[in-house]
Amino acid sequence: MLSFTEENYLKALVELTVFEAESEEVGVNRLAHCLDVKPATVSDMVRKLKDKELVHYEKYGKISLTSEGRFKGMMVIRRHRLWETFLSSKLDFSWDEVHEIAEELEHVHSEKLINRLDEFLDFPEFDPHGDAIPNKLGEILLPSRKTLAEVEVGKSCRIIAVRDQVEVLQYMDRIELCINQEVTIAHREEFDGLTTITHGNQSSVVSPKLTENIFVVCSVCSKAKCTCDV
Amino acid sequence: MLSFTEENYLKALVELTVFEAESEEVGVNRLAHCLDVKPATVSDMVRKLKDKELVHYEKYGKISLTSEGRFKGMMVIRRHRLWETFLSSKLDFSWDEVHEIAEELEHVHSEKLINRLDEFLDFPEFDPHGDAIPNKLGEILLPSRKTLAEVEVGKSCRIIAVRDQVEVLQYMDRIELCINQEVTIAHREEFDGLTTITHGNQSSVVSPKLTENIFVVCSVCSKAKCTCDV
DNA sequence: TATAAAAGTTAGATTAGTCTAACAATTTTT
DNA sequence: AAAAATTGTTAGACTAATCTAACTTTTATA
Repeated sequence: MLSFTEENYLKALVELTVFEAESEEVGVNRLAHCLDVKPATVSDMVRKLKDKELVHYEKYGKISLTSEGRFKGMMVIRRHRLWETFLSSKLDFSWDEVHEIAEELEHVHSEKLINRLDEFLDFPEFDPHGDAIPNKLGEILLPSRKTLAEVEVGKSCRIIAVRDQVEVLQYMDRIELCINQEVTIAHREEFDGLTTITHGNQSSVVSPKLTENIFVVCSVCSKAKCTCDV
Repeated sequence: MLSFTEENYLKALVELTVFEAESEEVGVNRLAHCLDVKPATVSDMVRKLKDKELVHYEKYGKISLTSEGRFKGMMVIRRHRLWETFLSSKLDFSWDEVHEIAEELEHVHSEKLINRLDEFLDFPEFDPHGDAIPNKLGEILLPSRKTLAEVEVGKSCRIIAVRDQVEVLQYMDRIELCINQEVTIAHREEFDGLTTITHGNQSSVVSPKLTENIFVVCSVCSKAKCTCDV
C-alpha cells in the first residue's frame, strides 16, 4: 500500500502531466515546487518511485508516469473529487471549504468505499469546482466540461460549478446567480458576446469574461454534452 | 495537530480507562499489547505524550489521561463511531466491514466536518455495534453494560452490542447470531465456561471468549441491570 | 564556444516511530 | 526475605521523509 507521501507525488504528477494546460515535461524542480519540498527530496523520492515501477526516470532526465503510476495517481484524484462532491452536496460545505478537507479524505484507501460513495452521489461527472471526476478505471472525460458561454441561445442549463476565483463568486452574488440555479440563454450578441440570461424571475446581461468561468450541465439530463433537444 | 500515531495512543487509553470492563490501571505493557507494538516503543511515546501534557506518568508508574488527553482521545472515538454509522446507514456496509474503514476515516481532523456529519446522520446515539457516540464535548452516556457471559442459566436476554473487533463480528455471522436477537442460556459448563445458548431455532455452544464480548440487556425490561425475575 | 545560470545529485543531518537486546525496578512466589 | 517472574527503561539501530550545503550536469547566453 502506498504511503500518504507517495500518493501525493503521483497525484501531483497526474496534475502536471494530464490536467495541466499545455503539458510541458516535468523535471525534479517543477515537481518540487508543486509539492512544496526541496529538489533534493524529490530526487530521492523519484528514485524510490522508479524502483516501485510507478515512474519512468533516468538521472538528469524527465519524469513520467508508468501506466500503474498513472492509474494510482488518478485514483487519488478520483477520491479527492468524489469527497469534495460529497462535502458540497450532502454536507452543505461551500465550494471554497471542500478542498482542504478532501486533501485528507483522499488518502482513505478502501476501493469499495469510494465506489459506494460514487453510487451514493449518483455517479457525478464533475466536482464542485467543475473538474471532471475519473471513473473507477481511471478514465476521465476530459473535454466534456461546458461553460455558460457555450450554451446555445434558447436553451436552458443548470450551473454546477464555477472556476476557482473569489471575484467570480462575488460578482455572481451581486447579480443573484448561484450554484444549482437554472439559467436560460435569452440572447447573445454576435459582436461582443454579451449574453442576456434569465434566472429565477430576473434577467441579466453578462459578459464572456463571466460566462466562460461558469460551468453548466443540461437542465434536463444533467449532462454536459447532452443529446436532449430542449 | 496530533499525528496518526499519537491519536491512536490516546484512543487506546480512552478505550482501556473509560470503556473497558473493570477499568484496571494501565501500564506500559498493557498499552503496548493493545496497540500491537513493543513496550520499549510505548515507554518512549508516553514520555512524549507527557511532555505535551496529554497523559500523567512517572517512571515505572501507571499511565492516565489528562483532561486534554481524554478529550482528544474521545474525539477520535467520536469520529470513528460517526463514520461507522455513516458507512452502515448511508452506504449500506455491513456491520463487520465498517470498523476497518473507520480506522482510517477517524484521523481526518476537520471539526466542522464531523459536526456536519453528525447532523447529516441526525445525531445518532449509537454506532452500528451498539456503542454510544460521544457528543462534541466528549461526553458519553455510558450504558451500564452486561455481557452474555454474566447472564444466568435459564434466563433470556437481547444482544445490543458487540465489542469492536472484526473477528467477533465475523464469528457471530458464521453462527447466525446478530444484534437485537434474543438469546437464552440453556447451560453453562462450570469447568471451562462453555455455554449452550438458544437463538432463533438453533442452539450453539460458545466459549467465554465470545460471550465476554457480547453485550446484552434483559429481554423483558431492556435494561442491563434488571430486577425482573425471568 | 566558453561561461554563466539553471537544474539535478549526493552526502550528511534530523525527526518520528519503530525494533532488539541488555539492563533495572517492582511485584509475586516460595 | 530471597529468588523468580514480571514489568519497564535505556541504548543503539533502522526506515521514511525531509532538510542544507556542496558538488555535478545540462542548458542558455554573451
